[in-house]
Amino acid sequence: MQLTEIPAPDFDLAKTLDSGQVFHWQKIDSGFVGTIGNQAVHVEQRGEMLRATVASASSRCLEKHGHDAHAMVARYFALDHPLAQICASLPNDPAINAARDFCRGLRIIRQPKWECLATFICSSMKQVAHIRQISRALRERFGRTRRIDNYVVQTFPSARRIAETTEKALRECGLGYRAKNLLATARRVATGDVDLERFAALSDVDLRAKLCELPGVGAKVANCVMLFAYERLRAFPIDVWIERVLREKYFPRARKLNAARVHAFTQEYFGEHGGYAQQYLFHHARMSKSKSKIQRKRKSPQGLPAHLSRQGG
DNA sequence: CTCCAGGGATGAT
DNA sequence: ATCATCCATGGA
Repeated sequence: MQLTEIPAPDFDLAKTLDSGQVFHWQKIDSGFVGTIGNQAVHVEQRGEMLRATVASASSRCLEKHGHDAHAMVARYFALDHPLAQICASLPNDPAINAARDFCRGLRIIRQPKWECLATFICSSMKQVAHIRQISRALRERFGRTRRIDNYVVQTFPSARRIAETTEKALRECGLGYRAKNLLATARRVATGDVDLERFAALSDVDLRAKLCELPGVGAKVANCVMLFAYERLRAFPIDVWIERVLREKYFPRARKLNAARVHAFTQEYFGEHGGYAQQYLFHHARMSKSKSKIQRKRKSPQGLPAHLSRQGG
């Protein structure tokens, strides 16, 4: 058990953990508990300081990976990212400026590769709350229990562990049709057919292509994994939220968006840290929508004005 | 109750 | 190459 204090300027822990890039951290009194790899972590932010408690199964486990608790936590939360420079490198336009201001201190963290891949395979056509629920179900059923301070957390199950389950068992975790994809991909990773660590040496284009060979992985999931687990800060995942933003803010006159054209635009316009731009636009759009669902324009049936189309009342 | 979600695979144009 | 459809689930 190690308790460390880590300087963390330009960092907002809560915003980072609630931005839809990672799904398992649990909010507790003035902090969060979760896991980094196989180690349980209790972390809380006090101003520009991070206070973290790390527990591992064996004390050698930390040294074995060449990390003490301090370095491991700092690396996970990407405290070494030059956030001021990154923000300054983003385009100067109204949408980005508003999102950047709203997301101050939000960092793109470095997640374990398999955990990130598996979680995003489960993310298709699911709301963030659902993904959190699936992640928790997989951990509770197949993960390993760890205790940290007076809390209990579960590690994310390895590919090998998932590979030896059944589609039925995965469906019982709420995965629906995604169960088959997760199982198939887990098997390919578990057998060594694909080596996610080795993928780190590939170029962006080759990495994306290799990830897209896996069942349940298309361009969007591949880009999420590249951004959140492979440190590819150019990767620009386009989901329904981002597509909405792009359509409204950057292609207001387009009839239909061509995927290849949009991809080319995002790479060139948002630049080498486009993934940060994407995450800021995503989080800002998602947060500002959930608050202002009042007075949202709704199309009324048969073209009737909204106030005349209500049934009953 | 209905709506919709950090999509992907498949088959028809 | 684009487009429509299906796939399961549960929070809002």
